[in-house]
Amino acid sequence: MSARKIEMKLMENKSSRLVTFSKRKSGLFKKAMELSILCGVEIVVLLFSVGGKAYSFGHPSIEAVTKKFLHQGQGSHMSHGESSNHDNIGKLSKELQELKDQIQVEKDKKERLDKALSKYKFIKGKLAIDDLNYEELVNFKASLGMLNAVLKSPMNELEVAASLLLIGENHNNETEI
Amino acid sequence: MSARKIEMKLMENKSSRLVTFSKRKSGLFKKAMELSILCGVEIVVLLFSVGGKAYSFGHPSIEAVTKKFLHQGQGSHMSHGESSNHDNIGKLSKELQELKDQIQVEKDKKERLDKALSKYKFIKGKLAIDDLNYEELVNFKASLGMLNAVLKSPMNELEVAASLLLIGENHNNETEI
DNA sequence: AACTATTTATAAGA
DNA sequence: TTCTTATAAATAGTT
Repeated sequence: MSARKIEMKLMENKSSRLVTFSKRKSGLFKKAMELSILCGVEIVVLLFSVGGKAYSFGHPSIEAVTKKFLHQGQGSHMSHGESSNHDNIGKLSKELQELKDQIQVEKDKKERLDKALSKYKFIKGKLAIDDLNYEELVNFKASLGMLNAVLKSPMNELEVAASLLLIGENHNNETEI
Repeated sequence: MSARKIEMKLMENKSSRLVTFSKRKSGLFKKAMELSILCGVEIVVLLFSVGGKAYSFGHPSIEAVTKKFLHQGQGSHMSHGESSNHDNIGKLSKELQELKDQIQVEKDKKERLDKALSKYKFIKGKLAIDDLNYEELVNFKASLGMLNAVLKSPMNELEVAASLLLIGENHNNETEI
C-alpha cells in the first residue's frame, strides 16, 4: 500500500520521479541542517536538476565558508575594525601581503577563465548560427542550457562555486572511505 | 535504551557528537547518492568540521558535470543534419546574444581589474614598503582596498564555469579535502 | 497536499 | 571503532 522498497536506479515514471525529487531534496536539506546544528559544522549542498535548475542549501552561510578558505593557510585573522592613525607598519604590511595573495588568486582565476572563454570562441567561430543543422542545434543548445543554468542561479550558487574554487586550490588529496 | 529523540542544538558531549557527526555524514552522503541516482541529478555536498577538516561528496562526479558543460557543444561532429527547426534557431540566437552580452560584461570587468592591477604595480614599484610614511600607507591601503572590493564583487557565470573546471581537475567521489 | 504502511536512519549502549 | 536494537524519521504509493 505504501512505502515499498524501490530499486536503486533512475525512476522511469516521470511524474513520480518529480515528486520523489521534491520530497528527497527537502529531506536532504533537512538532514544537512540537522547535521550542521547538532555537530556545529559548516555545510553546503548543491543540486543540479536534469533541466539544469540549481538548488542549494548552506548553513550557516556561504560567505562564512568562503572567508574561512580565503584565509586558510595564511594564519592571519585581521579583524575588520578600522585601524587607528598610528597602526604599525608591520600590521599593515601583513594586511598588504594578504591582499597581494588574494590578487594572485584572482589572476590565476582569470587565466583559467580565459581558457574557458577560448573554448567558447572556438564553438562560436566554427558555427554560423544560420547554418546550424539539427544535430548542431541539439548539441549547441545543450551546452547553452547548462551554461544558462549556471548563469541564472541565485547568488548563493555562484558563491558556492567561489567556495568550491577556493577549496580546489587548497585541497590535499586525502581520500576517505 | 536507544534512539531517543534529541534536542536540535549543538550536542554538548564531545565524544557522542563526534560519533553522531560520523554517522550522520555517512547518512547524508548516502541520501545524496540515492537522490542522484533515483532522479538523475548532479549533486555536491561539502562539509567543514569544526576542526577545519573538509569532506565532500559528488555524484556522478564534479568532473562529469564540468566535462559535460565545457565539451558537449564542441565535442560532437557536425554530421549531416536532418531538418532545421527555425523556431529553435530563433531561440538559440536569442540565447547566443544573451551569452555575448554576458561575456561583454566579463570583458569590462577584466578591463577594470587590469587597470586596478596596473595601479597597484605602479605603487608597488615606486615605494619600498619599509619606507612608507604615514600618508603613503594610507593611500596605498586605500587603493588596495578598492582593488580588493573589485576582486570580491559577485562572481559571474564564466568565473563560475572556470571554478567548476578547476574543481573538476582534482575532485574524486567521496574525497576528504 | 495529506495519509500510512514500511523502510531507513540513528541514539544509546555494549 | 563497530555492532546491536529500540525508536524516531523518512518516504513510496495512494487518495
